[in-house]
Amino acid sequence: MQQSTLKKLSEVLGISISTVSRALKDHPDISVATKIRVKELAKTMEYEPNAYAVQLRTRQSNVLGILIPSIRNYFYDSFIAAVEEDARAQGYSVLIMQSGDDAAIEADRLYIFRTNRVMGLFVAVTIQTEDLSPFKKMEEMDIPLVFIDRVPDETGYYKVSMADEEAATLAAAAIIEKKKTNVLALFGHPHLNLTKKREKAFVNTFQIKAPQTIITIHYPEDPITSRELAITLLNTKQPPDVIFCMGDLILIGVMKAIHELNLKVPDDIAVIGISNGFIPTMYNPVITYVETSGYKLGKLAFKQMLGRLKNEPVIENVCVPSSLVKGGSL
Amino acid sequence: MQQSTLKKLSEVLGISISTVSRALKDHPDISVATKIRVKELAKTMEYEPNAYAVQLRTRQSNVLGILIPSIRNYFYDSFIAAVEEDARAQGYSVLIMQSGDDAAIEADRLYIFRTNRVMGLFVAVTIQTEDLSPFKKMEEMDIPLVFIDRVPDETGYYKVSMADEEAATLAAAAIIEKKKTNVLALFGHPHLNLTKKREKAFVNTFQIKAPQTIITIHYPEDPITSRELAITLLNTKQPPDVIFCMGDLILIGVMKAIHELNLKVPDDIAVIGISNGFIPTMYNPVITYVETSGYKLGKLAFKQMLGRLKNEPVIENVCVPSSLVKGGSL
DNA sequence: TGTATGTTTGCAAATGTTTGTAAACACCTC
DNA sequence: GAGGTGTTTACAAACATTTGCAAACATACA
Repeated sequence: MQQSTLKKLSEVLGISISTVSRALKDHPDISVATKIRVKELAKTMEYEPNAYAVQLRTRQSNVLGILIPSIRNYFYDSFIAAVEEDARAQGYSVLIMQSGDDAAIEADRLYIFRTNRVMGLFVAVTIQTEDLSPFKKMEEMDIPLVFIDRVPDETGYYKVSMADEEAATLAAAAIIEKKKTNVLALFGHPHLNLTKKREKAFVNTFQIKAPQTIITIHYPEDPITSRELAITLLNTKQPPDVIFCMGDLILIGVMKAIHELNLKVPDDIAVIGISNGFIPTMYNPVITYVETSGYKLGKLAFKQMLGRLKNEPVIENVCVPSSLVKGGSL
Repeated sequence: MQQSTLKKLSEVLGISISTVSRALKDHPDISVATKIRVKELAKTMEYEPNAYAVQLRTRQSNVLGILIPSIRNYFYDSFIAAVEEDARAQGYSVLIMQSGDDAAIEADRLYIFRTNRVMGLFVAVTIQTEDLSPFKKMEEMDIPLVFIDRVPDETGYYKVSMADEEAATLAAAAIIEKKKTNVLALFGHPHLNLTKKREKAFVNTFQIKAPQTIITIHYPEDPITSRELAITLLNTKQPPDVIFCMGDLILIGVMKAIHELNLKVPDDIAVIGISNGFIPTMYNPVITYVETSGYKLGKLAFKQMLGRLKNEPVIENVCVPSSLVKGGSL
């Protein structure tokens, strides 16, 4: 079936293309009678505007980009869901790409975003990303950027992140309150800004409030290594009395270890994590965690983006607050 | 910064736009000397083609669409990942939309896909979807459709699904092999084709191979109801000796119930599920499950799509085989 | 010199839409 | 009836690209 176009409508009605165009968008210049005729025909002929022609003419694509390491991630998928919701409500479409945590792929994806003339871009950088010049280029081309979650250090960019220090501090405070003395703290990839911030805040809190606490730090990145690590360390003479897990994947590994060793939570070993909340509720007792919601992050990031798109003044650095959700594991 | 265009390049070099265009795509008509000059300038001026102008001219958008109920789903996110990988490798971009399991939103998204002139569309229909005319319209507009996972009954459409009957049969056979006599079978939404097929195959297998088995069927849809259901039914005088869970969410609820009741898997109660494999490995012992891989489904679906895009003969109905992955829960 | 052949390049139309400007027309006023 | 005002519509250019066709030019051959 052939697509309807303004031209075809205009030929059928015997009026000019521009009149049809204006009639369809309720331009005050067009008489009511013509508007009705045009709209009726548009309906019966199933006219649907060609987004490409529109963008070519108006230079407005109404497409926003999202560039994340991987969709297969409990955090980013709720982030995407949130952005998609709001974007759609405002008439934007969302183009999603994955960098696979590879800086080269990331740069390549930026190219695609550019040729597709996205009007704005959300980015969670890869683990490798050090050179920010590809991103600078985007800004120079007037494509507003909003970094999310994994944000770079450099100033001059707009960032929305979880309150990383706050989250780690909350977790540490909760541990201290329970008078634990031997903490096993498992963080994610040590290269990430987010990890550094959390670790620093975590350790700091102990130094201030409970300096005598023993803290052992490791950086497993998946359930497998965290499970092995937990098994080994729980089997020492002075095993930890609490394990802090920076993310869901780590938590999963730790919980497997705990089950295998037949330890009781929280009596034999206490557990606390940072999570969006889905995985912690799978366990019994429910794991106590500091909430970091990808959904809330998405909502806030979109707000920032909208501000930038409208050229309103926007604060460069904003955070989604975190809160402690008490389960029964601590 | 202003975008480079063919026109700007041509003005700098003093040659025509068409020559620049042809030079950049290595057209044999253009001399090697010119090609080099053009390509060098294109590089220094950071020329990047305008995808919208290209598509307007060529009517080729190189964008594929994915329409699923929700991204926040362990199955669909690996599906997306698989399609994205292959699509990118073939030079396609992927536009992802969510229907939120609402038929009205679904229809609206189809409209957006049309105005954005996607070249092909993957769809997992909503729970509500009954009227297929919006999809028929897509096909009439020469936008090839590939239904995935949740596929409609009607013939005349291209479908890629998990081998639903096979999966349920495998699970049933595994249960029978273990000589279980009282089965609690928990399925998902009873309206879905997929559910019907699985249930039918499941029940059939018992009727043929072990007709004396007691089978109790329920349709919880989330962890909460499945947990409650499991608690209630496990507390009866004749509790089941095995629970079959059609999906991850159901499994999660059931496992919570089992933990709360302090039952031992598999001695007190056996468990078997259908899953892509992530959730089952979180437990100890690992849950035995029939694998349904969103990833494999994505790979196969893309193959189908490519065939349709190239107008090659394509089989209307294909399935991803499933296999039993033995854990220690049965 | 004229014609044929081959290489390289430019012209112009076309894609579907938006929008500034002009035109056509009716009506009113002086 | 000339000039002004207001309403409605049409014309044409522009957006960036692709592509069929023609033009320009050189070379070779008769």
